[in-house]
Amino acid sequence: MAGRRLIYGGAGGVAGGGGGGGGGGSNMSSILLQNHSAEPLDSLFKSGSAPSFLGSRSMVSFEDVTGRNKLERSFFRSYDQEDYGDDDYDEYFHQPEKKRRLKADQVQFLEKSFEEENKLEPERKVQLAKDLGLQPRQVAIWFQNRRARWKTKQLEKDYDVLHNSYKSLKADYDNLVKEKEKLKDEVMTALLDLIAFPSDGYYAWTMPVNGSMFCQVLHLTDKLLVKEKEKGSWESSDTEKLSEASAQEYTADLVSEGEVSKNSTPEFKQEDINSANSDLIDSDSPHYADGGHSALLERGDSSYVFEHDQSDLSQDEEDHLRKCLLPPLSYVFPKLEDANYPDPPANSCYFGFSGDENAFEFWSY
DNA sequence: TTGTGTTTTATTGCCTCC
DNA sequence: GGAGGCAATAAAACACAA
Repeated sequence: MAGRRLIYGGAGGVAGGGGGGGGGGSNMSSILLQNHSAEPLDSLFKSGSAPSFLGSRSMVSFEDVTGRNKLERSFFRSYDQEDYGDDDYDEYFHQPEKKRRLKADQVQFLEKSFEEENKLEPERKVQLAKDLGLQPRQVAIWFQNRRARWKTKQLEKDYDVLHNSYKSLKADYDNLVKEKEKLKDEVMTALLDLIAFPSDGYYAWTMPVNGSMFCQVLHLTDKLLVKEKEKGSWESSDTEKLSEASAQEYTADLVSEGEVSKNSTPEFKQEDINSANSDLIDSDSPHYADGGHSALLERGDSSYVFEHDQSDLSQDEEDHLRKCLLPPLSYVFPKLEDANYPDPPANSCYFGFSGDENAFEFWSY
């Protein structure tokens, strides 16, 4: 640093305060205290040779080695000698000096000035110091500290604003999640109703769906197949095997990824599936015929690819879903050429994507 | 009265600007 | 290189509960 030096004022020397500041300030102070006896300073204050020091109450003064700001660096307060009796005055300067707080009216004046402009031009600083009976440096320090306090307050305000904004957004998000779950439940309930009470009529509706829900729908399809089997609607041992196996695989794949894939169930050939399902599940709805837009694309090996654009699942999760869904899919969606369009038999159903790739459809006949 | 936490005043070192 | 601002810090002054 460019040579600010501490000289402790007051008889007896050690003022006890004035801050240590960062770094070597304290060391510097102690060295200077060793080098400056109190007496010369004391005589200096009393001699009147340094008028600006007379009557001041500050515990420290600055001697600038570079000669910079000699007066301003003096922290001596402008208390007049006449404020004190001779004894008081003598006693005053023979006491260890203490840090003094500004008077309330001084602070008020400074606050007012700060409100007008929080930066301090040299002229204003000198004027304020004059008006308040303070050293310009004290005014400068007060403004500096005041700016620091203002900045802290401002940061707190900014934090509050951001925090409130965050809370509001989070509440919105939570509401949306709840709403989504509610809608999902409603859809699933409606699906269950349809499955439990199939109508003679012709039902169709469209709903947005993601991979997870699709998985649930297929699970329900399995349930439906089991139900139908119990009702004796179909007796095929192949389909019985199929239903049990698909249900098992559905469960197993949810637990252990990769153990079951489309290739791990070679005993279920598409031909078997088609013949077994033809009575119950009809794939020949108009939507199934919509091969170009369908998200379910038949592959050469008679399995099907599940595609959709909008999903809240990660790629891994989707891959897993594909694996777990393939066996059930293969019998839910029999081959196109087996279609019996446009008059599907009663009690059959269809799941799939329509031309709108974001909508999944369930059809019940 | 005393311990403890907060506020205020002041110092120091670093940085930027001119 | 000087002047001034700022962040970090010290320490006195103050507030307040136990």
